[in-house]
Amino acid sequence: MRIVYMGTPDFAVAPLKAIYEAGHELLAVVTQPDKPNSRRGKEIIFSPVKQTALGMNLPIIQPSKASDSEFIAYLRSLNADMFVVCAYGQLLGIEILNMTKYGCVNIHASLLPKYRGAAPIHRAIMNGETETGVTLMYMDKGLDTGDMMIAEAICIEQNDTAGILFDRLSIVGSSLIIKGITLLSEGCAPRIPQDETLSSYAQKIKKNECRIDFTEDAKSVHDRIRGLNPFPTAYTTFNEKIIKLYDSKLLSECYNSDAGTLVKTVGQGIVVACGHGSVLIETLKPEGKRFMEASEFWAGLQNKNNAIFGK
RNA sequence: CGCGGGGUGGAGCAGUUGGCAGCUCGUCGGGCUCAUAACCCGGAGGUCGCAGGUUCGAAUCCUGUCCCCGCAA
Repeated sequence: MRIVYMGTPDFAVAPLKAIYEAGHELLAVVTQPDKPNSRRGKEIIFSPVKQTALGMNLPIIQPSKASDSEFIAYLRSLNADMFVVCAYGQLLGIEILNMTKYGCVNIHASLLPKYRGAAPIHRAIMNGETETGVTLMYMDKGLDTGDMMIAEAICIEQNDTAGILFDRLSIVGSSLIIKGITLLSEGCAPRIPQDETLSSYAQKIKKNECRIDFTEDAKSVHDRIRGLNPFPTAYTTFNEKIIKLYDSKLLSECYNSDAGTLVKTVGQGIVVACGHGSVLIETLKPEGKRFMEASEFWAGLQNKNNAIFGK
């Protein structure tokens, strides 16, 4: 197969490698433009997919807009059999979707038609789902609305974080795309329309959703923290400063203290009272400080008797 | 030159009218206890990021420099 691969973040790296190692002809890799890396200004960050493609000596294209006519002309000139898209980060126009014999196949990190959109993995965990997966689909002009080819489910464990699921689903996606390419080339790939009545959207995570509300029950707090780990990261405030919360464990004990109270330290963590139940916060990062274990943060508290998160 | 926070015993923090460097945790020794990550007593451990300056005297004031981090993109 003559393939053009489009992807950007870490999640899209494993599938690219799988296609490469399966011996398919990768004509080019399309990824988001380089971005300057924060404070120091000058440093430039390459997307994970670009770094991988560089290692493979593949042609790389980084259009600022996928609707750019020169870009579209270039794609056409490659004369590819199909496009594989995985978390590319830009919408593709109808002209690109219909350009090749086999069309555009997308690797999506959810069991469609549920969790269409930008943040399927985060949302699945934040909503307390116990199962998710990867779906291979034929892209159409809608957002993750195309017909499905094949899918594979995995379980979400009690303490799985978005980061852990990203890794696992990325591997699932890799094997699915290889399977899918084979099915397509053999002309026996399934095509199943999505049931619109079962569909749901996983909107991009907004900043205010990352703030932990300790008046919620412990399960919700825990799901939110692990769903946002390691990015974009849950946070709370303490003495007007932001504190990022990375890991938590669900505890069954209830305390009379106000929601958000730092009850005590247990092992490496701090027990924090919630609206119902409590959670053990294990690692965190105060504003301007380094990543640390919660017990270290506790050691530095001046007033341990009146410490409450969220104020 | 986008905005901002921080570098103090092993860890996390406090410490501006400049004047013998403190707290919590850990660690070591001892004690109490049926027992304990609980409690009590005692000890070790710091060139206060680095360089220079002001001063009788600097963690603290001034200048320069390195490193870490948050926000905004």
